[in-house]
Amino acid sequence: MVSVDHLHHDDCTHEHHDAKAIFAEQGIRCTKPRVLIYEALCSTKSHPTAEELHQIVKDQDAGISLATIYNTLELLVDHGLARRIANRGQGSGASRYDADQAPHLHLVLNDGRVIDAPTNLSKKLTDAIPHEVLQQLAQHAGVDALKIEIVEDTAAV
Amino acid sequence: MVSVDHLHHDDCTHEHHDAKAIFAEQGIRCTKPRVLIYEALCSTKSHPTAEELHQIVKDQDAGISLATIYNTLELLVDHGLARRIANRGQGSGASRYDADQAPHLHLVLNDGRVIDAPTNLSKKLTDAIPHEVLQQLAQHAGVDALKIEIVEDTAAV
DNA sequence: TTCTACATTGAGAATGATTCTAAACCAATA
DNA sequence: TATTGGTTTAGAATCATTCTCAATGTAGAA
Ligand SMILES: [Mn+2]
Ligand SMILES: [Mn+2]
Ligand SMILES: [Zn+2]
Ligand SMILES: [Zn+2]
Repeated sequence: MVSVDHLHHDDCTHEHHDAKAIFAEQGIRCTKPRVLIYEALCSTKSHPTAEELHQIVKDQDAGISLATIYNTLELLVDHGLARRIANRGQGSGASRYDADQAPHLHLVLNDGRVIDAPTNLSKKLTDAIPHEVLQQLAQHAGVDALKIEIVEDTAAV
Repeated sequence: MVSVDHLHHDDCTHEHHDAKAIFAEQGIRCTKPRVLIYEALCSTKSHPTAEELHQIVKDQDAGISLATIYNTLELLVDHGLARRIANRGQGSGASRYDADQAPHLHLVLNDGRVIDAPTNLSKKLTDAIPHEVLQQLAQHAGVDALKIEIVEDTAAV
């Protein structure tokens, strides 16, 4: 197994998540910042913020800009290569990102953290949702599709 | 039926949503801005933003500050008199608020709108959720309770 | 009612996340 | 290698929200 920490260089041909091939498949250019950001996002389960990703990739390319992190994350989300999880806590907390393609639910906590729901529970909940009701609600709202999210409940009891 | 638009004055004793009594019950002071904001929020189903509420109450008290809108909304939410619905779209959209105490689900759209789910569908979905799974997930996350939200799904197909 | 102590308000500054701008740069193709 | 149009960057701009603190108002005591 190849280390995920080694430096990438122009002639590296063994992208671990095959970033180059995936980008080509999506018809988007393969640039050094994009590869670094995508691989950093793929190699963690922690749902990092843009700022956290910036800290990580700066270790490999000090000149990389925070604006590029945002640009690239938007690109990845638009191409279905990453999910964005908006903050739900107080104030304006940072969004978090996830490149994990396995279908799984997130637990969105009020302190800003986002953690993966265990696979078995994730499946139980997903299977329990009546699909036709979601369809009807989507129609009611005039949108193509709706999905369920699990967020912390801070109701005063 | 009494008009909801008349001006309130110091000796008004017939608060429509009984703001004065509700505030007393919660042990919070009854001030003019709070009454105006709470009554404005109670008399709409549109899930207004802080800015939208500001526009509304300024018609009744021109001097009211946007900071007071935010202060009061936080107070109402903390006391269970209103819900906050965080924005999920691009960028940093404004949160929306709802004082409707009837249990109902919201459809959170990516353009920032929030609409009430019809009662029957809302109930169908709520009843379908296995409560014990939510419990187990809450335990896994180390929080007291979790809840379901319905948000627009913009997955690339 | 008047007094008093302390909570609340309001104008504007500060903050934090994200987006925009425009000039320098670089990837893909021929 | 030359060309061309997409990409990157630093910093400014934007937007929602929070903070600051002096002025004001509320609730309870006297
Ligand atoms: Mn995840
Ligand atoms: Mn509602
Ligand atoms: Zn490599
Ligand atoms: Zn009245």
